[in-house]
Amino acid sequence: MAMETGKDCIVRHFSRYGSLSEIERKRLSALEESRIPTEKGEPLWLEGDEARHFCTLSAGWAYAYRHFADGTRHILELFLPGDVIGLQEFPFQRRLSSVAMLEAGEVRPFSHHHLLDFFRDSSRLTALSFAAASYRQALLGARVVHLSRRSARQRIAYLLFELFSRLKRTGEALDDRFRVPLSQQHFADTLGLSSVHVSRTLTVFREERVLERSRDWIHILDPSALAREAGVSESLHEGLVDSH
Amino acid sequence: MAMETGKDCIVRHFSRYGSLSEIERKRLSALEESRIPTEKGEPLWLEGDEARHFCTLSAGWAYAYRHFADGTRHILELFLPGDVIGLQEFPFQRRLSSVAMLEAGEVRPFSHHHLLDFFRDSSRLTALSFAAASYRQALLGARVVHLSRRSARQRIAYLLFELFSRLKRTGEALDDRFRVPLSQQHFADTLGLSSVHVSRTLTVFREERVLERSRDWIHILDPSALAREAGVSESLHEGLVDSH
DNA sequence: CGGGGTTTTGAGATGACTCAAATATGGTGG
DNA sequence: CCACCATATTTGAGTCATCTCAAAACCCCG
Repeated sequence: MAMETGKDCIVRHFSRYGSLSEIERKRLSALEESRIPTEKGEPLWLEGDEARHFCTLSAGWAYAYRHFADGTRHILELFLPGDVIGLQEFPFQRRLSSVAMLEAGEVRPFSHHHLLDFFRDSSRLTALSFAAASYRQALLGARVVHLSRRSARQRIAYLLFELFSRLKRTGEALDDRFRVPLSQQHFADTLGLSSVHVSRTLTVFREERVLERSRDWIHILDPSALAREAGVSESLHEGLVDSH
Repeated sequence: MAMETGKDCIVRHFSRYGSLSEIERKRLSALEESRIPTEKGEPLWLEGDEARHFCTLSAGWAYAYRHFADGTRHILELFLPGDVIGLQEFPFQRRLSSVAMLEAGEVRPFSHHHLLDFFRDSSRLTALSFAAASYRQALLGARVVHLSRRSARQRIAYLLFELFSRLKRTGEALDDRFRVPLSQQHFADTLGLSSVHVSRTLTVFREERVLERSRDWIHILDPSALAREAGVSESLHEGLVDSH
């Protein structure tokens, strides 16, 4: 796996939401002291742990999940390289969900404290932190909508589209192919389906020549058909104002 | 409907997330200039409108929703008296979802601009704004989990528990009865079920003497049975640190 | 009282589930 | 480089929760 662009992971993340001055860039990258390599499946923290830091994911994918008494697992969020993890838990004492790596990668932790420093002396970095959190929230809102009262076809189409859009945004999906290191069980736990049904539905998509999946790769053969199925509006990925 | 506590709606909302100094209280309530009465069903804004302000809901319930091409409506969020609406759209140019009143009420608008003022000169109010946004996000995350791969019984139990918890928090649910101005169609659109099935499920709960519903009122007869069914952890409503 | 919206009930259809077995795939050590 | 193992995916068969459509009952509001 490409250890993505050695430094300035957090600078690049924040830059998504607005431009940064040289001073602000310096300020941000000064925070990136430690880089922690992580293994596939390694948990970053568990639900209920004390929440004292957040981190950027500089390489590899991760996911936030909760386990329930009946043994089921639900995946709340998928984190892609360059994303910030745990920012939204800032006002809570404890983690609301567990987070684990989907594959080997690297994270860079930051104390929640630094966020308070931003609040105190950089309204620009504050606004961008707020924007990052709001963007994440918008993704969740879209997922609420697309999970409820939609068929398995629609849910899968939607998730693939979301991932595709996000990967394009960070330049990781070049053409219509992109890598998705999720098993069908992960899809199922993200979408609220059984893994068996995910398999069947992907097979139907393949037979219809809408998309292909081999190994960790997804190849979208008919983007417009998939978009139609997903009921997708790209609005989430546009319309971000440059935090004023 | 009781026009809730004339003033300082926003002060009370922010106080949920941490204590405020006298100066900060003054600062906040100075923002509450206009009070706009709203009618049942009245939209506050529509998806795609320009997003330039947010508001507190000083009386009445509201909901955020999206309409889809196939004619279905999905409800993303329910807003209770005292809640802030539209805060999370701060970094976006346009509304991500429509918001309308469920009943007559009153809102108090604030320009997004005021938020930037907080960022510039009050780290405390900034932290509390961030906390408010994160709390909303936590609610959404919980909803993602409880909507996917759960039975109609579990979904309905969960929603009622969420509403009950939130109303207790603001002192509007005294004993086990509380007012819920939602039709079964609203429940259905919130939970991703058909209204027919909502009706059947509520009937079963009534026969099992778990809860009763008459008119706009819910009476929880067996709270522990409902909590069990909901698979609820109250953690969301505890564990808010006093924003450091 | 009458009428529109909401809720309830019935009946039949179906999408997604579970369990179970067969097959494919990738990773590892000999 | 191959054989083997563990894991992931596919396929089959039967079941069940929830859906749709439709009609009846209910209930608030005027």
